[in-house]
Amino acid sequence: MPKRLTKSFFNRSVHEVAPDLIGATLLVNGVGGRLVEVEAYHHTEPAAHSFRGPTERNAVMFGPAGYAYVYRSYGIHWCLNFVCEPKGSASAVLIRAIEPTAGLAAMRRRRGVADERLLCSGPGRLCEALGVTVKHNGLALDAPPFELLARQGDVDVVAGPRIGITKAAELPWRYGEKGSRFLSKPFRPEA
DNA sequence: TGCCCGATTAACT
DNA sequence: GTTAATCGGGCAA
Repeated sequence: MPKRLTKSFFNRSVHEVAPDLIGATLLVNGVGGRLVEVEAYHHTEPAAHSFRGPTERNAVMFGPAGYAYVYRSYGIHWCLNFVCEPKGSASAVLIRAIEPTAGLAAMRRRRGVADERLLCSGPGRLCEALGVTVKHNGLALDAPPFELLARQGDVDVVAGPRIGITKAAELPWRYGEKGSRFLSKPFRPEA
């Protein structure tokens, strides 16, 4: 049986947690799949929401590890993050894409598309498919409606530049499963 | 108070 | 390849 991820899993450097999340299973009310793409954010670099200090929106990032940080993007979409590191470091992992494995019918209904590869390949898309909204902001990741299971076996993890940002875009803090067909965008082929 | 911009997506040309 | 949709944070005035 897969091991359930607890708060101690997240209470480490965001750069250890992020690659370890690839291949793990995320379920929200039983709907979800395998994580295939995430990005790390840290308050010391300007692309992070926490860079300029605590606000009403990012308050959860400044709390303890193992909680969900959900924010509205471009006034339209929701984006899901996992808070990492000891309290106060204000770092988090953005969940960018999952490979759907559970609750496909619910995902198709919420998303209004049939193609598996369009259900969860992007931070806004996967939140819509899993029903994640601001109501989930601040909720613990080791209790319902969330369920997180450690990966089983080996996963080929690759890293590259983050997507959709202009600040600190050169940092290779995007992690994904090599060759996955469910990435929001492919990783550049390795040298 | 007003203005600009963003960790996005889908529908255009 | 380009652009609208849509809204809160951050900064200037």
